[in-house]
Amino acid sequence: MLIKLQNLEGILPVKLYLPFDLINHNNYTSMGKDIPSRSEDYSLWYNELVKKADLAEHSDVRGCMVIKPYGYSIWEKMQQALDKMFKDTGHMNAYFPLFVPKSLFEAEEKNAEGFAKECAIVTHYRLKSDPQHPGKLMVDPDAQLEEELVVRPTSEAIIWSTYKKWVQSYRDLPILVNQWANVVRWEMRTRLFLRTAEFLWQEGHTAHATADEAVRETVQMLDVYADFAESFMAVPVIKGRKSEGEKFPGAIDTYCIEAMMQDGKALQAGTSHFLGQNFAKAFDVQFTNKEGKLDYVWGTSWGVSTRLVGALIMAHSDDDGLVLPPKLAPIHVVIVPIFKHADELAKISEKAQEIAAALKKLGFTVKFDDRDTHKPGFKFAEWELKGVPLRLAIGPRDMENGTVEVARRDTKEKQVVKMDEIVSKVPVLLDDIQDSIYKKALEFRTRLTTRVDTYDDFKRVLDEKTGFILAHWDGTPETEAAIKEETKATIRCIPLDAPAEAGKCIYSGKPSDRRVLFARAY
RNA sequence: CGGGGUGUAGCGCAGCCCGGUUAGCGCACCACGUUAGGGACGUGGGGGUCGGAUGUUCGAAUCAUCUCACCCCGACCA
Repeated sequence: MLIKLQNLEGILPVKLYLPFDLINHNNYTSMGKDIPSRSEDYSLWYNELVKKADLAEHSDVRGCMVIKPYGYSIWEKMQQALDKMFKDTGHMNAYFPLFVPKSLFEAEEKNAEGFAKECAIVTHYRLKSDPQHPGKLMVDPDAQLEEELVVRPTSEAIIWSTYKKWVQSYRDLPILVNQWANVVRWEMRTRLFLRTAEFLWQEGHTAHATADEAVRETVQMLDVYADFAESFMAVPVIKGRKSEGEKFPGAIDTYCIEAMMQDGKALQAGTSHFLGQNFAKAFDVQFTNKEGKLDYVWGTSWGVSTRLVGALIMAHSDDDGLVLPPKLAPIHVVIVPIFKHADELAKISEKAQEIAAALKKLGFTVKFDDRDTHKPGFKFAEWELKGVPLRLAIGPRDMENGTVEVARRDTKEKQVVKMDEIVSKVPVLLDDIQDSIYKKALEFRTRLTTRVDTYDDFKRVLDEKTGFILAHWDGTPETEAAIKEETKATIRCIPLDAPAEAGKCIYSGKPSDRRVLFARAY
């Protein structure tokens, strides 16, 4: 396997190739090892990993992705955990239409304008056979819709137009609804999981009688997301508020969680919006309050998407493949038997099944890989590639000594454990893995977070060290835009926990009262 | 949507510039045998409308035009 380096722009119309083993691997012909080293080319590494670990692939449909079973099962794990957290905070699931009539879509002007450039639109509802090309179909010109239907890029419009019918009085509030759905955004450039034309997500849409309650909901859901990211994904996040320039079109305030990937770039992992009365006004959702007066409803919306799967991959994986946090791993433990003959396998099997059954009873997902078509070494590598947190190997030697070899994915440490102790050992190890990959990611982020006070330092850190930068900003969109233009770094958020601190804007020198978080982002 | 590039077997690619037997190679796949505690080896075998359409030509993977898709760099974004 060779890795493809960048074209020498404008010099030669050729590609340069470098044998992979010159970089850091010996056995470059076998499966798995042909993942490029992260340091070489992060995005190439990411793409290869997604494919090799059997998570997803590009679809033949423009900009879309096929999520393969193993990749989807990670998303399912996320769904289950999130869904429980939503229910625990009083929400219920519902489902709204995929199509949004254009007139509804354009009702909230800022929202419509913000998404206008990336909408798929249904204009016809019928095909017919093409007289010019036998056997082919054409769009029936007689079947043009009177009003075009926008395929939802987000569901505020269709949902708020429905809420209008649901709300009369403060007694009808709050509405606390979540929807698991697909949405379409006709992005110019797509990347597996991180940005695809169609993606899966969850979007919560709530309606409240007071601004205060809506703000509390917005912040509560941000906390839910942060909690999920940190305790399930083992990815530390920074909670913050978006600047004017970066906030959701149609929102008063956008809150977000920002995570750092292993190349030092930021990834927005979730957003929670305080919509004020913008959508209520656009869709005329009024209610009679306790004082008997008519008022507009206050709204929030919040969402996370399959992008989280991308975040998970980029936050923890190494050159041997995925590293999955136990709480989201589709398979917790894989048992690999080592055997020469069928009768040997039979003996090991018996023991392995016993251990597997005991672990399953504790709620773990266990895979017993008794394929006789692959050698143990192959299986080790394959399950590591897929990020299974723990691997147990049982061979003749273990059968003789009454032991099991257990290997953890994150550190690749192996230890030999007594067979009757392994079942109690597994939960301890899984907890430790969950914990230590979080700590590792947190240490990495801390190391790559820099406070800077001058624009020169800002640019130097951005180019040489990368990562997050905490710096003073004068609060103006002009400065934000200028910095983005010159450095490609954006204000990821104004951290919620940023302490008040007098300083000068690194760009304009004007006074600032707190540091904000800058980074280059996905 | 602008600039650059690529589409040839499941994957990765060579062949194209300079048109000419039956389109190759590595991995993967299948069969048999030997192997098995970190990605096994040998022998044999199967698999292709060369992204699609149109054109030029006696003849097109190769040349031309159009088109679709993907990748990289911008702009846009969860």
